[in-house]
Amino acid sequence: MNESKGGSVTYEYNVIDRESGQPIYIQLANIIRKQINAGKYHPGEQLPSEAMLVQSYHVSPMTIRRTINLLAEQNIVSTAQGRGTFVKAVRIGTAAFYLNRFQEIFSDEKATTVKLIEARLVKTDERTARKLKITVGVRAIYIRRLLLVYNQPAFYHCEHLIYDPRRPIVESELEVTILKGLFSGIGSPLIKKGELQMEAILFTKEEAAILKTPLPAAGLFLEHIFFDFDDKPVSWGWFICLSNQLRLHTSIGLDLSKDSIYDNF
Amino acid sequence: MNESKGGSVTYEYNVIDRESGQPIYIQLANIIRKQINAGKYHPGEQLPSEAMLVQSYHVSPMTIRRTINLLAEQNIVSTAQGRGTFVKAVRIGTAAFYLNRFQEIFSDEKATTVKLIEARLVKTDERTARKLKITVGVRAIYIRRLLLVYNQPAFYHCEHLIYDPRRPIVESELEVTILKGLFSGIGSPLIKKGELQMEAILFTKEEAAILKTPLPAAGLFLEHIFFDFDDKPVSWGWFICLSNQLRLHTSIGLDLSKDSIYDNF
DNA sequence: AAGTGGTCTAGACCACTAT
DNA sequence: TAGTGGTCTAGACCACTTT
Repeated sequence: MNESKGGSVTYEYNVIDRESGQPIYIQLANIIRKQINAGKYHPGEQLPSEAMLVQSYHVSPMTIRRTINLLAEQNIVSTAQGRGTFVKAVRIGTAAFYLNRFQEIFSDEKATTVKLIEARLVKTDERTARKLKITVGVRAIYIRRLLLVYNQPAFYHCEHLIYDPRRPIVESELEVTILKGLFSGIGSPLIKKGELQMEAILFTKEEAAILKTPLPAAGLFLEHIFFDFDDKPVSWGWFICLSNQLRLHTSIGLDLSKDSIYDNF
Repeated sequence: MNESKGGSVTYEYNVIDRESGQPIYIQLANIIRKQINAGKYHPGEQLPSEAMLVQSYHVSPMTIRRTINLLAEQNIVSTAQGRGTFVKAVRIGTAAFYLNRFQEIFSDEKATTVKLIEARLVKTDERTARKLKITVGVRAIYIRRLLLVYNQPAFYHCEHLIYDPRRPIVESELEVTILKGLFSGIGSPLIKKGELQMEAILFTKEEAAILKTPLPAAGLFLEHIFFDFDDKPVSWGWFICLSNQLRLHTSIGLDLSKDSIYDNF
């Protein structure tokens, strides 16, 4: 019943299997992706029009649209109303480095332990006050932690938290804190958004000592600010680590390994 | 004609304007995003079912689906078949750092100039041969360039290119090369995919001298391999720069500034 | 005018989850 | 069994581009 017209039983892999359970629009996207990969359409070239694809694959226009949308989201094709759909060329600017490796480390509860180095109330200095949008001298919680992966120092974390006297600090919270969910995958319901910035830095003496690395050493500095639902900053801080702890890699262009759309993390 | 039933002229901003030209599914996504932002739904809470939304906003199920899909793509909600749609909590692992700033620099032809430091045929060493998947000792093109932004050294680029004797090297190509399109936005039709890796490094004496920076200095190392449509590596190399040349920042969670879907780069 | 992508409808049918 | 999200149809209508 899935044979193409003509009655031949020749196996065609560029054909939709309606029994497979995989959505048609994904099957179609994979078919087109394979065709591009095989060189049937080169960057800059035009794909068949949606009307043509509707005829070729015997699906509804809406389904073709979903297919094209999917490919467009994945930066494989671009669409131009009135002109057509075209294969995109690889551009380095579309590269994205994700922190999922970072999260993996933090959610591995067996391997990762948190060592509290310091936690105290401090009077905020100018910079901290500016970041947390409070007045200089107002008290804030200052926490320093060392995160060990398989008992090896991996991340040094400094953090300034808004101090709310109505919510007394529970000792045990300091090692894990509000932010735990941000890494473990649960997420904090109190945080609305965050801003992150990454830089390469030279380690200070103290940082090198804490991370047990000889000087001079270079590493990554990952700054974060988190905001609550009133758009007020609640946490400002940074992670410092050796580059090999946070290897950032990505790929651009066609990658047939991401056959499925279910690669959300 | 756009008044809600009851004849009242009270202005409601959480209402769909069918004359606005903006697609309904985007308007609806913005409305829901604003409601989440305003605290109407908190992370972990369930959104109204799609059937409810169909009734509330008088649109078809398909349109609601597109809205929910859009919010899911933007990591704002998550869907679970049979259970419902839920507001997502902020998770640091969803952060993505983009190289669009990198591309901006390279496509600004007025500000950016390329200075060729060295270009010659070399016999490949073990590492280069491995990366380019060729035999050790086979000739390759080795190019070193300095990219200046407003006449200041910004990026130091080393690159190994497959040498194809059938295509003689044109002198003038060396300063711009095949890869130009990768940055300028045109893209190369010969490249199918690329792999990128980023690290923090200590500058060598040579690198510091070229980038006119005192030692010791830390910077970013961006390695790239590009593949052609035969999945053969054609270029392996790396960019080295000071961290401030490639500031990497991003935000996670709700961000009302990305109202439109048209923020592709 | 003909062809292109883009949105939207008003359902049908299915798979999954809870009760 | 009732409610949920997920896919798909077979069109209609629109905006835009090219000829």
